[in-house]
Amino acid sequence: MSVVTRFPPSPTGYLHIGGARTALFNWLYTRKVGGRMVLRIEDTDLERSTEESVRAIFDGLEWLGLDYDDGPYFQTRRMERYGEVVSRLLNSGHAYHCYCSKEALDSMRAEQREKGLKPRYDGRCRDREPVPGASSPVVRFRNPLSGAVVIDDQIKGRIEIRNEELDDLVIARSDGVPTYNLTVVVDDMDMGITHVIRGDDHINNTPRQINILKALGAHLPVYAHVPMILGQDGKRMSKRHGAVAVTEYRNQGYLPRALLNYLVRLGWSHGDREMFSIEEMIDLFDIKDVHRSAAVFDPDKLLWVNYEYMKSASLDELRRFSEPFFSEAGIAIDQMDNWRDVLRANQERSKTLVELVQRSRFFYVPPDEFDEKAVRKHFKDPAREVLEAATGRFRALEDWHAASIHSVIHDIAEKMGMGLGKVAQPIRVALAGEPVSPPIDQTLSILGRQETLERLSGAIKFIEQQM
RNA sequence: GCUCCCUUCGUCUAGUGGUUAGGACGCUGGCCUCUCACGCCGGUAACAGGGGUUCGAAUCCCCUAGGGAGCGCCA
Repeated sequence: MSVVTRFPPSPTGYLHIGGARTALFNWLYTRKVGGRMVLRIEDTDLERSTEESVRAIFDGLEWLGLDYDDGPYFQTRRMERYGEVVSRLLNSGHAYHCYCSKEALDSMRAEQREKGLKPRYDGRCRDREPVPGASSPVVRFRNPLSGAVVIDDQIKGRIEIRNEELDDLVIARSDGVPTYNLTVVVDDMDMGITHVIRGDDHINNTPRQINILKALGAHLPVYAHVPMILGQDGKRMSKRHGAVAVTEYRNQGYLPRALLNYLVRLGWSHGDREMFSIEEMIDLFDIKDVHRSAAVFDPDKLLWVNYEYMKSASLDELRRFSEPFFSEAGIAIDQMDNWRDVLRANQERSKTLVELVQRSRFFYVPPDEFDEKAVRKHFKDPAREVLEAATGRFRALEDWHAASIHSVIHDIAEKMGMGLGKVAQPIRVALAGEPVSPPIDQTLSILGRQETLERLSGAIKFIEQQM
């Protein structure tokens, strides 16, 4: 039997880090075994579901490159089918109407809690005769009273829950809209899902779902509950832990492959290996090897992984991915004839695309001011003479190449009897506005003679004004 | 409170009865050096605790503690 997995986000927000990893694990496993992955939008919470969230989820998945083979299905379009199943359950005696008011249930739970018991429905409507005239009852599933449900979880191992611990859950609200536990079961059954790979916050739902599946005579899927991703404080990842939406990482200049690589190592490993291409992930990944314990999300390590990908990316990839950031900075990078040189010069010194753009900016946009600290440190005394000497020599230079520029700079340092730094730094500040740039000879050669001379002259004027 | 899940350096992890408990991120000392960054060499730091089993436990069993999740007419 071929494998069918599913990724069922509910569109109540963006695609977050935890969801992305669950999607990744599903995707990797599916690709590995040559199965099919279903995308299902669980939008039965009409209050909180939004179209915008649906788009954000599609967007996130697409950016990460996690595609699916079937769907997207929307649960709100399957209401008729859920209704069918509910009445089937009602007719077979696996479900019943419950007429309890919300208030009655609340006080029942409060009472149980007070007695130190687990709050749960006590089954008071279980054997009540149907009340024909009564208004809008809910439908509850008639859970078995004895026995136990055993889950042979692919990650957690064998889990056994006694049916006494479970209560009769609501499967249809008073307005007829089915609840989560019912829709999941129906969909998983109808869509032929063979493997349910989801967050371990669903472990507690699993025995209930299994009981419903059994009542429906359906095949039970294989379950694999992946542990949560925690924030730095050890609590479940949420907004207060900083960036949780995958699109935020896109905006911060991360490469999708880097995020994937980081995510796959959160809860899964292959010996001491850190870096995996997508192909290697598919090849090496197995759901059985996912760890049982939760993992803390570490932004520093993600940054490092991203940096590794930045360094190994091709210039074309780099341009493609950084293009939006450049254009935001007012630079049409792909129309610049020296973009390769600029990107190459900054590639291995940038941990993110945002940083790459920041570092590259001055090649295209002259600094509008000089960094104050840099001025104090590098524009002091011999700086003006250095810049003037450099101007003369650069103007006279026959060919404008890094090598010839390099020897000129060395020559100036030697003739003026000072270290290379005393020469390079003033020039650097004159060109970049700050004391940071790629190697000075390389920087000049990329910038071009004319632009270099102009900026040098601007810096000399600036120094004169300061005096 | 009850039920379920989890527990190796700060973090991600290797490890499946015998290891000086390894790697990576971070932090850090040094080297390199025209800045930034890279690179190289070195350092820091862990088996939650207690009982067993065993000649021998990070590895197997039990208990305790701690953490997480769930207990809805949310998903």
